[in-house]
Amino acid sequence: MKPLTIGELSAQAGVKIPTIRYYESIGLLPAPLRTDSNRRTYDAAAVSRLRFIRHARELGFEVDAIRQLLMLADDPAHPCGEADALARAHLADIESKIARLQALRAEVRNMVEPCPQGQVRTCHVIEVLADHSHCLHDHH
Amino acid sequence: MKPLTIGELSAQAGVKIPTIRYYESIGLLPAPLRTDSNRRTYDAAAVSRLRFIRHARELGFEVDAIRQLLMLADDPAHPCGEADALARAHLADIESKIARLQALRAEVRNMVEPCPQGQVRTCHVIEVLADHSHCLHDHH
DNA sequence: CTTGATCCTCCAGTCGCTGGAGAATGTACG
DNA sequence: CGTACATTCTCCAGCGACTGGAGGATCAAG
Ligand SMILES: [Zn+2]
Ligand SMILES: [Zn+2]
Ligand SMILES: [Zn+2]
Ligand SMILES: [Zn+2]
Repeated sequence: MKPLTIGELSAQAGVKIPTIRYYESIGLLPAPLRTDSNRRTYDAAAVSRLRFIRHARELGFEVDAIRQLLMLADDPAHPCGEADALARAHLADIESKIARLQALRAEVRNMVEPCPQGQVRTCHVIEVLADHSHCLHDHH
Repeated sequence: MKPLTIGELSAQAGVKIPTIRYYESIGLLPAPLRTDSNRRTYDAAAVSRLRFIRHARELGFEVDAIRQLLMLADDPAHPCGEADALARAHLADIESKIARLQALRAEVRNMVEPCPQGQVRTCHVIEVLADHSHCLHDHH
C-alpha cells in the first residue's frame, strides 16, 4: 500500500541505492513515480522485480539476458522455451568458463609446484612465464 | 640487431598494436626509443618482455601482478619467494572462481532441468529466479 | 529551528583493452 | 618525381556492471 523510498527499496531488495538508479538508467527497472519534491517512490511490485534482478545477477546472468527474462516473466501465457534457452545458454557459458579455469589451474599448479625455491634465476614460475613451451597444454 | 617497428613487434609477440601502446601507457612496457619521425623502435628484449606479458595474461594474471613479476624477472639474484607467492595467490583465486562457478552450475541446472516446458506461467526457470527459496544453496 | 539523515543529479573511476578520427610519414611502383 | 597505399602517430570514447564522490535540496525528529 504505502509507497517506498529508494532507501527502503534498497534495504528490502538488498541492492545498493546507486545500483537501483543505474538499473533505472539502463531501462532494467521502469522509471518510478516521483513525489512533489522529485523523490522516487516504489511499490511492492518494484521490490519483486528488483529481487528478481538481484537473484539473476547472483546466478551470473548478464543484464541483457535479465532484460529478456523480465519481459518473459511479464507475459505468463508465452511459451517458456525462450526462458529455458536463455538459461541453457548461460549454463553453457558457465561450463566453458569452468573448463577454461580448470586448464589455467593445471598450468599454474605446474608453474608453482616444481619450483626449487631459490633465486629468481632458477624460479620455475618465471621460467614458465618466459617460455610457453614449458606449459602442459596450448592455452592460446 | 635491426630495430623493429611496432607492427613487427606486434606480429612477433602476438599482441595487437593498440594493446602495446596501452601497455606502454600504464608502464608495463618501457617507453621505447623513437625515430626522427617519432615512430617507436623496439629490440629483441622488447619481444621477450611482451611475450612474457602476453603469456602471463593468457594464464590469467592481472596487470598489477605482472608488473611485480616483471620486476622480479629483471632481478635474477632476488629470492623467488615473492614470485611463487604471486603465483600461489593467483592459483587460490582461480580455485575460488572454480568453486563459485560450480555452485552456479548446480543452481542453473536445477533451474533448467525440471522445467515442464509449457508456458512462462509454469516455467521453472522464471519461478526459481523469482524466489530464491527454490535454490539448492545460499549463493549470496 | 536546527541537526542529521536521506535524497537528487552529474560525473569520474574501476579493468584491460579496442577501435575510430584525423593527421603525418614510410614504401613501392610507374 | 609523383602518386597511391600502408603504417604509424595522438587523442578520445566505449565496453559491462557497477561504485562512489561532489554539491545541493529536502525530509523527519527533537
Ligand atoms: Zn620460484
Ligand atoms: Zn603457456
Ligand atoms: Zn521453462
Ligand atoms: Zn538462489
